[in-house]
Amino acid sequence: MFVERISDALREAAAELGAAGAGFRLERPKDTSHGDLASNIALALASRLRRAPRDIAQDLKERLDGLEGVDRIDVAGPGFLNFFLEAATVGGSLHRILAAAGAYGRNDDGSGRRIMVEFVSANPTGPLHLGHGRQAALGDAIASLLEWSGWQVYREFYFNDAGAQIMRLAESVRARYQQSLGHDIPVPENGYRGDYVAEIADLLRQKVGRRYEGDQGGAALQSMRDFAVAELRDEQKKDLAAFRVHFDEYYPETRLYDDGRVAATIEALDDTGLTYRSDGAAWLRTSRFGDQKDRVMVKSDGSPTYFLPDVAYHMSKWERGFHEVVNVQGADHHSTVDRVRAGLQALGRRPGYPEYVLHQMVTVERGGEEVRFSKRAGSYTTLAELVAEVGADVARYFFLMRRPEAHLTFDLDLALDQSDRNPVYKVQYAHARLCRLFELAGDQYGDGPDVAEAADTSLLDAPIEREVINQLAEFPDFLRRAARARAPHLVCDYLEKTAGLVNSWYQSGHPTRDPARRTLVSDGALRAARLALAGAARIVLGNGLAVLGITAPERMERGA
RNA sequence: GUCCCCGUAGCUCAGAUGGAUAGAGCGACUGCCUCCUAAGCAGUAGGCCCCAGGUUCGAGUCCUGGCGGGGACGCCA
Repeated sequence: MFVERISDALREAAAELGAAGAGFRLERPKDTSHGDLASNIALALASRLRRAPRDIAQDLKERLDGLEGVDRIDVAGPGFLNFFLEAATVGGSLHRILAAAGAYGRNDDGSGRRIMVEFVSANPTGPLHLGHGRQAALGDAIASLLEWSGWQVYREFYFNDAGAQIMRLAESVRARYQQSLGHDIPVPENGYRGDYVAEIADLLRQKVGRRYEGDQGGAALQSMRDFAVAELRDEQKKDLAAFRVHFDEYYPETRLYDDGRVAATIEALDDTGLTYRSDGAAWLRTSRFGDQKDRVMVKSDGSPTYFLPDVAYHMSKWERGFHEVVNVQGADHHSTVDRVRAGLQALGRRPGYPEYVLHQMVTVERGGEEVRFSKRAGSYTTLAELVAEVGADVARYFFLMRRPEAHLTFDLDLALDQSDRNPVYKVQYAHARLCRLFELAGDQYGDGPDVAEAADTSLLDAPIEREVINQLAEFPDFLRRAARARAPHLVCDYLEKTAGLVNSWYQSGHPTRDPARRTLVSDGALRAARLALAGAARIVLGNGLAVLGITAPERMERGA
């Protein structure tokens, strides 16, 4: 590929000047007047060679002159090297894209290694909320980016199916159950008060009738707990399915106790000699590993803190062969990061294991006002309600289009808007109109896909065409960067920019602008070349949307 | 009090290892459909990149100290 060729040539030329192994960039400049590619290499070498950047640039330019596929090289600004490529070189990108098709954009960073992405991990105490939604979209997109980068990805959902929160849920269901049978039993303080609790109580009553009436015994409470947990997990799975998110495994906390992992973890930690007893509790010297203070593992009442199963859980990830793990969590969990890593370091795992992507909270606005409440959940808006209202495509895109660590304001008015203001539709629409070109090319001229593949792309010499092609050629680089940074929003940015350029290109052939520039002209060679561009752009937009888990429609039907 | 994140156009936000005149969408304003879907395009206006120092040939980006907003600092999960 020509980018590598130029990059290699620059590296060689730098070595000849006595600066081997220098770091530099070769990228597409923002301003098209700066050529198809530009490098800062002369600037980067200036201090090392103790020469003026422009002087070095001139020297490099002379060494690189005559490079195949390059039309000319300019020295510009403070010492940039601007490369202007021959039209055939630029157009060549299109053939590579058309040939790779659905695989265009993939790389082999992971070279088949295993990696786990843990996300959502909601406790079964209520319906999923918008924070979970953001996490579902983020985790799934990060997982997908990693797959596109050659990793073997495992998606896991961890949930706490025991413990105090779950007992509060069980007690809340019990109260509603007894209430439905006419008993005046109040929902406990700190209990769950959403309508869904009463719904579960109703389902329970349909199933068991009055069997637990007045029964305050532990056995009844246990079975009510199990029933409620099963119901809520079921609901969460349905909500995730509607959001098109699927997991390889749902891992329950109780499994860690049942198979002895928690007990084994206590033993293993004791063996390190880093534990001690104080005030009746068992502590671990996590402060040795960068935690702010030591942490309690086992409380004075003999029960473990959350910390212990968490360490046990991550050891299980390691032992299951996941030596690379990305945990997607809300920023409110950030205090647990240091302590879990410290616990794992005590057991010999490397610092920085596992990796975390922490995201900020989500708020919803309608008409400029914050929307807070949900009928079913009582105190928050649920993911299911949002998806029902705006659809999975829009919801996913909106959750992904901001950096995880930035606060997200979900604008419902914008999400529901079926116009150019809505970035999702802008991207999908660009894809759909490209598909339409192929449909019409077939109808009107009998052109098949092979026409684009055989096209002479050097005919594409308009500035806008060159710009679109260079943008398409950058796609694999963007995906790689987004995967490495665990940053799906970079893909959104890329897609919006690409869609804008594609639309701009498309409109340049509008009848009132320049009919000669339309795609479906009678000149067969020209039409083929333009279809090659359209086909490549369709592939890029389609693949980009696929990475994000968003559909790429071949046709946009305007809603009522 | 300690730690983490954020602070860029009226609004919501991008700005990869420091590089050319700081970008996009929305909102505002002006244009563009007898002909490939106007869910679009072309253009105009709008900036002390929170402040102050520092490093550098060069800082929105790195360092220090402030200010403002959010979050976390439990033998809670």
